[in-house]
Amino acid sequence: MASSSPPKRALLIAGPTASGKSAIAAELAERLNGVITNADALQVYGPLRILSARPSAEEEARLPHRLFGHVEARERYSVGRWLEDVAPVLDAVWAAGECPVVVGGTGLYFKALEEGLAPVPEVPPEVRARVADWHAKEGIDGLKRRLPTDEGAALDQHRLIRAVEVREATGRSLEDWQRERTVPLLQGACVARVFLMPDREKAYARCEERFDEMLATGAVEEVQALLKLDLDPDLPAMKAIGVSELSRHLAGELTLDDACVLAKTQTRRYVKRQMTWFRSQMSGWPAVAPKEAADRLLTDLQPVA
RNA sequence: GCCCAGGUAGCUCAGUUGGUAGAGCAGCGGACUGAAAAUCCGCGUGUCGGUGGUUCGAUUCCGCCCCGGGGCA
Repeated sequence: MASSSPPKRALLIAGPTASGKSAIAAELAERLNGVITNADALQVYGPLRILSARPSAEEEARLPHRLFGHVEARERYSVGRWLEDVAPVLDAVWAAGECPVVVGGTGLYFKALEEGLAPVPEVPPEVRARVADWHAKEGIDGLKRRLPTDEGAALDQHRLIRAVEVREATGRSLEDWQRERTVPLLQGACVARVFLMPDREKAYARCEERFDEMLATGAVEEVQALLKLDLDPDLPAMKAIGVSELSRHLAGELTLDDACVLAKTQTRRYVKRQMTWFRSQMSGWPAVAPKEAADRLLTDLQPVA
């Protein structure tokens, strides 16, 4: 019964933006000798510390943090890359006998973490360019005609493009690929999970308040610095809430107040989508009020007797 | 005080040559496998400012009143 290697444990903290995930992660990392591991699609980008509400430099230095700000804004990060990045992090943390505290707002990343992902090889840039070209010349219907079956019929534009890319790059359909999964990374670990579910009104009030704090701590300057990089506005980092609104303010198209109102609206809509995702895609997760989350996780982490 | 154009959904506005009205945004619900803070789908009853009149019928026409805006004094 005595095992030489310590049991693998993991804490997962998900929830809408501005629900207090980071603070809970820090508290638990402190108490459990844990390693805070990012599961947020925007907090990976180095130049977006303020707008992505990443922990401060002091906080990142105080406790071990992984996968925060390690990606350049010019890169096109993805679930697939995150899954590749997080695997060795988990292994190293477990090898050291420590506990990963995976925290973030990107539901898709948690889903991939728990269920694995279709093992589709990366689509080469030239294929993506070719498909983009077809899209420009032949439109949506043209792309649909390029798929041998009618799998494209039910897809929105975004997913249709992906389906055509995969077909073109691999000769197999996306549907076909999705019948397979990579090995779930948490297999064999003792996992406690929580989805922070604040009251809707409170969540909205808190994210509006937080955007004001972002402005007070240099969000405009952060956008200015980002714009200097002269990046393609379609890049994921450029889609962070606040980037386009504050860019328009810097260009003189909007007052700061108007930009602020628009960014807050986008944040509210985002919170709503996160909650919708939770309801339908994270059915095994308990929805917990933020102040009860830490206790709940510690209780759930105890191995069942 | 007079003149002008207004007052229609939470907001910005369209419209009804008289048969009680519809867009965008917001909001709400939903979808979701390498861009996911993305992308996409669905949901529209509101004393049509108030009141009196004309009319079978008024949000629409007429009178008066109220409110915010512009102009003239």
